[in-house]
Amino acid sequence: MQSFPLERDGLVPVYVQIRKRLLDRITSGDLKAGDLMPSEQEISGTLGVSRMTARQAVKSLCDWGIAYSMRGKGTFVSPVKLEKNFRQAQSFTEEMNALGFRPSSQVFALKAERAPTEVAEALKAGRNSEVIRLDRLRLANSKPMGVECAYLLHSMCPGLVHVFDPQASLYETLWKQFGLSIAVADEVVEVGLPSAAAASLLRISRNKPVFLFTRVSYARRGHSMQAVEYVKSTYRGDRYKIANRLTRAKLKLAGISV
Amino acid sequence: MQSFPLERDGLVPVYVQIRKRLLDRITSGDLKAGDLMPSEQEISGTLGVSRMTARQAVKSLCDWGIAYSMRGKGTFVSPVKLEKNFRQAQSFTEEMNALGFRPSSQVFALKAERAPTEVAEALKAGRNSEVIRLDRLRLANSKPMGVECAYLLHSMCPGLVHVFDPQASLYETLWKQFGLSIAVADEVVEVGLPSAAAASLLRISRNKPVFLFTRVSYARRGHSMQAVEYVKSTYRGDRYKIANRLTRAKLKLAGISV
DNA sequence: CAGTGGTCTAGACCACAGT
DNA sequence: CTGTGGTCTAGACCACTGT
Repeated sequence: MQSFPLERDGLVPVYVQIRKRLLDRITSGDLKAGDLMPSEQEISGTLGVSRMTARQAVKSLCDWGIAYSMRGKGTFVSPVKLEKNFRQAQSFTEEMNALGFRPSSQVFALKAERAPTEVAEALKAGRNSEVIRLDRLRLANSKPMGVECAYLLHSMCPGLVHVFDPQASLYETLWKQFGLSIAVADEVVEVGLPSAAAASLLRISRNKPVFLFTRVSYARRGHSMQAVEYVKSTYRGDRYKIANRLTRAKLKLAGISV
Repeated sequence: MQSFPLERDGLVPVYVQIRKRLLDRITSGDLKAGDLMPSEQEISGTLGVSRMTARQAVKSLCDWGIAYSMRGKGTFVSPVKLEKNFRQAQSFTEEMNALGFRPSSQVFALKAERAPTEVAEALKAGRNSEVIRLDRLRLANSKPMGVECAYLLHSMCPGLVHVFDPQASLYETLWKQFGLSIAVADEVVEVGLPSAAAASLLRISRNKPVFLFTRVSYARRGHSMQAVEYVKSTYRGDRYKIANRLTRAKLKLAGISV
């Protein structure tokens, strides 16, 4: 471990600082895949913290899949790469920026309306709930990538119609204007062929396969998790792909065997 | 909390027993989505454990997304359903069983060969590595779902060609015969049209959109994580869909801001 | 103010791996 | 045997929430 002292001013938790040093050693190449990391006792002694604090730093790296522990042997650096391409509940804007593309949008609709049945059910809202509908064509480096039709619960973001900047990130606006932070999203991915309207906007023929996404996004608001957004979108199959990291179930589900 | 005493025989960690009780209260409906869970102090006092132990039980539920904590307010049951449809690194067999379908396979090839360049690179194996190739048509309730072409590192499962039962689960065989447990898989999903061969096997026309999967699976073997399997597969778009749960990035990547 | 979770300490015993 | 991670204790101080 580096020898300069930890900051004990309480601004940054000690275990976070330790984790940062371990991460730095991994990203710098000092610690490589499969390498033995410093033991909890060693960290404890070297940095003058209790073993529980050292353990907290190491444990969180294991939780993230960056390291793994074996009783009696030690903790090792996981060989799985720390690539960022795995999809998070991030916006199109964030995703494209992360990939190095320049995102933009053309807004086709931004208006309040009654929630269609399908939308109301997905958002667990009442039958006559008001939603804000936002239809957009998404482009990366000015090339069409997909079309999205989003429905947002009006009660969660009143006035969005007036404050939304068509070129801004919707998620960023939700956060800055309404304090809504999208924490988790459930997404269903299907393949299919584009509707006539979608094909025209995407500039592809109707027999080209596309991704069809249906997504429900949830935000933490106060002390509850709230469905906020329902999106149906169509993305070009020749310009888009998905990277997933699948991990083995920890929960056997059905209640037991945890 | 239930009042009967914890078992302190060391067989099952105390915090696991506490977690089990909390989970039971959730699955039984005693604690519902959004409900306030017992506080760490309360668990500590009621069950006679230290607060750190109570915290460990609660913390792991939060790590799993089953609950979430708010400083100063308490810990609440997460409203996100505990459905199991989200994809794990599980085999076709396990996935279909989980969905209530009867899985079966037709094996078209099972033989040793030199790894094609693309395969050798993905598995980080030498240029002339020997792999076992396994081509299968996958069926659910006797209906074709997809075709898979898998390459397995021969050095990790020597003799697989002879011991593999065509109707068995490959992953189960890898575990029972070679001690290989697939822990994580990286998967890229694309859409496209089927090859002539795939279309024929799947009994669809060549202009029907399909899922194209490319997957690399890793197993823990001893103290290292090892790429074991490279799979390319084609699945019918009309019979298959993907459910993903996306969670907000914890790592900002690029090394910093953890 | 009291109650909550977030962090931290300085010990302890255990199971397990490797010598 | 030593060294490792896994668990556990009985305290402590802090920041934050709600009254």
